[in-house]
Amino acid sequence: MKVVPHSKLDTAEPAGDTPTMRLFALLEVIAAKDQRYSLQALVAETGLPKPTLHRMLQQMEAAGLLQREGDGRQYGTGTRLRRLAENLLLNDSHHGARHAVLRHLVDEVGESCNITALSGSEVVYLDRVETAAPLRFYLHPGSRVPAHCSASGKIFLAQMSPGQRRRLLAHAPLEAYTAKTAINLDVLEKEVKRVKRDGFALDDEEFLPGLLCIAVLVPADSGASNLCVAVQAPVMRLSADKARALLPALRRAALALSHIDVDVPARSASPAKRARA
Amino acid sequence: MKVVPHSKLDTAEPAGDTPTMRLFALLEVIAAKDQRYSLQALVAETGLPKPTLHRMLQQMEAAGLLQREGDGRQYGTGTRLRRLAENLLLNDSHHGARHAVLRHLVDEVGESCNITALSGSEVVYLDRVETAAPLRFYLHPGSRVPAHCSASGKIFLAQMSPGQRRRLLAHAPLEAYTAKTAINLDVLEKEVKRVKRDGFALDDEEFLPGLLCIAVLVPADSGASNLCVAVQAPVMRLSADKARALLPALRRAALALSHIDVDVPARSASPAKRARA
DNA sequence: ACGTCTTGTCTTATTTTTTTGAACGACGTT
DNA sequence: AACGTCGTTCAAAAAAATAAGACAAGACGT
Repeated sequence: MKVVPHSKLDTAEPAGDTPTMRLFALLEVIAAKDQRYSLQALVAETGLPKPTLHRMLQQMEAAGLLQREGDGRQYGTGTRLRRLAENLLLNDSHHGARHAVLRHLVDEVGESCNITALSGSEVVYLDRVETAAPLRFYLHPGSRVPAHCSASGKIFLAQMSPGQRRRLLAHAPLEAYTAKTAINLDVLEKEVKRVKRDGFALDDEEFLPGLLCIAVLVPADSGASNLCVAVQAPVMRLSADKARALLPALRRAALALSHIDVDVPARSASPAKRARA
Repeated sequence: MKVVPHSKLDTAEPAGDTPTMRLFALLEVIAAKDQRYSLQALVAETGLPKPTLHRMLQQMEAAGLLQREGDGRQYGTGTRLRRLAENLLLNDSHHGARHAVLRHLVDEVGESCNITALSGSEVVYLDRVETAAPLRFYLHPGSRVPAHCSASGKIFLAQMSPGQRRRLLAHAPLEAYTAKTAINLDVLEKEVKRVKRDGFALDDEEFLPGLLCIAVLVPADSGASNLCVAVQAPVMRLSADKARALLPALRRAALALSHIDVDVPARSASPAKRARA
């Protein structure tokens, strides 16, 4: 359920309003610009009450996440936070590899591509690389799209059992985003069958007018996969037929992506050794 | 009331035990290794109760800080967190001691120098100081360069495990930016071995024609580092041999940079007393 | 195929933390 | 020396985190 927060317009992201997330939003403000903030500059920036902000900053300073600079009234990033950031970026070869594959695919097909996964009844964009073309849809990573009117979503639906599929779709009525959106369960079921047969899915302006999308599954060793690769482009540049011509490249990328997760480094001397692998 | 953490090593500091800080400690665990954690692997690692951890992860996932990967039972870093980390490193560079070290290095060697970090499969310029010489490559902070054809990138690759390196490089073809770019994995692997042995890396017109670059790692106390210093110059002024002569100065700068972030204040939460500069 | 064991998820009262206005103290400026 | 600005502290109400136990869903082995 999406409880859209009303009336309260903060600098924070739309979703999630817990203390911790407010703190992250604060960090994002601090990290966003190459400048030092004083307490009350942050008050002006975030709209949070002064004592609240004071406590947050104090806590972070005590933890070594932030550091006071200059005359002691300005806050900057602390050692621990910087180290966290460094490690975060360094120790993510999975993401690095996925992104590299995606970028190569974009180079090949010349249109924006993304990697998606199913989360609940929605498709989330895990990563995305934009084309250089000036006209493009800007859909940032992390955004969500309903399963029934997206190419990736139909792929995920196609590999479910009929029961699973019904349960997922019956959860909420199919919303019509455009005139082409399939809101009839039977129509969708037929489309899903076609997807299962052909091994790819199209979204021809079913979610956004003017947006065409073609997706294939990233195969997994065992059973179902929760990853898709997709190409997205304005219908002006990419017709359904032209999209089908991109399938070989898409399939190659999907295969490459499926190989990323297979091997495990297995070079740790962890404390708790489990008997099971 | 005092439920002492039972023999389980806590990743967090002894002081400061608020929910938020526990969450940061969790993030540090996740960021510390190049692997994905399942819920209960994290239970084993942190000693926190399972439902508590579950809620934390769920919250972070909803906020886009973490992402579920693979079969949906593993957690990896999310887009938002990675972007935060990048901004953090990028925007913190200009002020502070790092920039001073860099400027001093430029004075010493007479060529443009920069500090870099790995992000994904690319190298990001965190900070840069230009030489006064009129002929120069203008690469501003924040720009990115592929790992396989940059000096810093090869340094980062050299400190990875073979598995990590392969994961990062093997799934997308290496793009040839110039005739000298190593696009063969075996060639690159050999080069990486050389880098590992010598402790520095060269980029001799492998990314841009006419650009030579030499880089060394900024050492970290524990394990791998995500920071490099490098000198960049037109081949007209800087040959590979001359570049090697700059190594002592580079190493001094790297050492100086490594000392900047070493100390953790470990401030106690004592009231009223505040040291003013 | 059946039971079993592991793993992820939900629900609940209880405890802890956060929130926020208002007041206090310290500094620099006029 | 007074003023305004800024950082800091307090205390009660409100909100959130905690952690135990129970539940559901798969994986696994016999």
